[in-house]
Amino acid sequence: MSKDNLPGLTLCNNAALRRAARKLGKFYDDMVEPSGLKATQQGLLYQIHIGDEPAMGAIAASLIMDLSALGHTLKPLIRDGYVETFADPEDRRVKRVRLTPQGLAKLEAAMKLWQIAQQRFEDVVGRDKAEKLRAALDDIAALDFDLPPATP
Amino acid sequence: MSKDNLPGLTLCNNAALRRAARKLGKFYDDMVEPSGLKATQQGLLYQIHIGDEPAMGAIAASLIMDLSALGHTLKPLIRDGYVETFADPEDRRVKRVRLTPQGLAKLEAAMKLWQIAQQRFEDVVGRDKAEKLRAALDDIAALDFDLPPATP
DNA sequence: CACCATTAGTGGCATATGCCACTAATTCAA
DNA sequence: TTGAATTAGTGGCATATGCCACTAATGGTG
Repeated sequence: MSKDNLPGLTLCNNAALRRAARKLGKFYDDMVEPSGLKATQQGLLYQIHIGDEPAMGAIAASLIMDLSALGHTLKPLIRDGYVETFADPEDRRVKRVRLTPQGLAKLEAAMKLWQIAQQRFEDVVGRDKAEKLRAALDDIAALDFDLPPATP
Repeated sequence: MSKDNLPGLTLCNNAALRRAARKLGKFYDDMVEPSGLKATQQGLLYQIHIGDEPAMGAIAASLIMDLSALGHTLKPLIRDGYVETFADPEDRRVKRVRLTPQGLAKLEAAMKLWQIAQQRFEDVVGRDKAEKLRAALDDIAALDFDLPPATP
């Protein structure tokens, strides 16, 4: 393939996904910013909130993220007093996570901003299209690439 | 909204996008890994390759990424000798980027692996669906959130 | 009960990204 | 031409994520 007439980067599913993620991430970040949280943090607090004092492993699995990455991401939230952890009495290897009252208040503030962002996004792309997009993204998240074509 | 019957995190477009990006990123990373590059680096080298000694700002704009972030991302590639930069003689503020011969060789190796990943992805989700997905992601990347509904 | 394999997290190291303040080079206007 | 405004990058700091090696706590098993 000569250097001319090369396909634009848009051809790579992964590159397209990252690019869109940067764009949308910045949008949600900007919208949620007045709360003092990043969109990722708001999402993480929410995930903790909807769980029943979830274990770190459970959160990581839900978010499809590395356990250690979750640990890192949690640190500023713990430092700022929004989240606290405690060992599961049944299995002391397990560390459970919960919001502090300040964390809950912060989340509620952030969620109000998030809703505006979410609404604006859906206004711009269309509710239906947004829903289809999320479904497609969830499909990707659920994919199993192990044995590509043949699954006997 | 009581803590029960809360919508799953899947409702957030941004969260869904990041989650899918983590998943797909890991897949492409794993596939491209034998080349010694991360999928993001392969994508960046490719972007540089298809450009005509692009300026940093041009690359950042194409990838919709912060200029300083691009600078950071470029460092390991420069350190490893895959990329080199030089001041534009016309405008010495501008720094242009090009692949070194080693960088080109590395890119070619990575592209072979990338193609396998890309092919496998399309085998799993379907070529047509993949194409629609990329189109949707490109739409997002091209969105303008400034004035949400009304654009006189 | 003692030992080994498994499971859950941690810490260190590295890349990915962004923001902000600051510098250098240009452009533009008085 | 000179000084203000703009443009392109850099460096420092902070979060986002991953991998790997290592530790602690469990769960079998003989």
